[in-house]
Amino acid sequence: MTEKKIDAVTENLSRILPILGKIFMKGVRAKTSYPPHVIFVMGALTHHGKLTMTGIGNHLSVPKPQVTTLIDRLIAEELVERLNDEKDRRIIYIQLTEKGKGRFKEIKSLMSESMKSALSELEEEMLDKLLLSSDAVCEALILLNEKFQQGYCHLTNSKASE
Amino acid sequence: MTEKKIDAVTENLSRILPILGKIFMKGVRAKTSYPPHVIFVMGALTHHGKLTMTGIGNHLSVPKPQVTTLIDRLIAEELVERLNDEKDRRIIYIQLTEKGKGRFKEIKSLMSESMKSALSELEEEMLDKLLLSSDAVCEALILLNEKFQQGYCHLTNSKASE
DNA sequence: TTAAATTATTACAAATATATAACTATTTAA
DNA sequence: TTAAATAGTTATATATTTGTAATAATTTAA
Repeated sequence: MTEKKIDAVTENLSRILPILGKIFMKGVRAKTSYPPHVIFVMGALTHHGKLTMTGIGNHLSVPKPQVTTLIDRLIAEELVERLNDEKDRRIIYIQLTEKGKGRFKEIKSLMSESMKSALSELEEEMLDKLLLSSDAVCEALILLNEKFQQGYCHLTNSKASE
Repeated sequence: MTEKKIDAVTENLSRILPILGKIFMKGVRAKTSYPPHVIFVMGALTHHGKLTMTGIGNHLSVPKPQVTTLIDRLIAEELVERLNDEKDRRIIYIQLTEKGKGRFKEIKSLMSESMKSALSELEEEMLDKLLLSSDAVCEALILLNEKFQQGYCHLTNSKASE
């Protein structure tokens, strides 16, 4: 029984993913020059305040060397900054600068615009339904993501947690 | 009012996307050697039966030359086949072979397994809620995607539809 | 205090994705 | 029938992402 539900959820989520990816990436590519991961890092930092390099890698499932690359780019544009941990000097926290927060807001509103043209064609009832359901999916996935925080599998450098 | 709803939906969807991407791509990468687009093409073909090259590009928002590359790969593995249109000899339909259908089923069950380990930690109630809500989101996005079928923006070769 | 583990970086190589331009074959329309 | 438009391909350059290995600095544990 639970088995079947899981299959059904998988089916739904696997249909949602490419469509969502398409809609967003299209908006992002059309209106900014940032690659997806850069946007996602900024999103993660917005929600978590600050994250370690390893934490960012875990959140996005990106190998650590790639995290360094992404952050280097964001640093160069002064969108994030590094903070040292007082207790453990190996750890570096990353957080958005004011400029970064502003930029991310802009990006989000660009995406909203991009969505608007599509969503505005939905009937009000459908939009309401989508709001409620996307809310529920979002909540469940965030919960899931926490349970699923297993680092990045293929990477020797950041082994699968435990 | 509708404005605010759209912002909220955008916010939700933009949080859903990276988490979903992470969970899926992790499962896919860990268990198959197919890149995301290959999986998505197979998914689109599963749902639509057959699609033209241009249609595939539109569905996934991938430039045409990249569609050719993806299909070449799938052809080489005998997972899809080309069909000529009788009426218009420029058009080539792509559809899954039996082998391709079988392979995609395998992939989906691998993804289900990957999801299972995560989902099984959710409480039954949460799972039910996720099933219903993912269903609704899926339905809305599919509808949205049809309205949003505007080809691939940055490409001169496959201009913005109409 | 030495060995092991952890955090982040550097350095590559390879795979995948994006962006353009030019081209063939075919159909549509003036 | 010629010109314009469409479907798909080829070719090429660049950007992004992934996969490994090795390294330095620091902390933890034996």
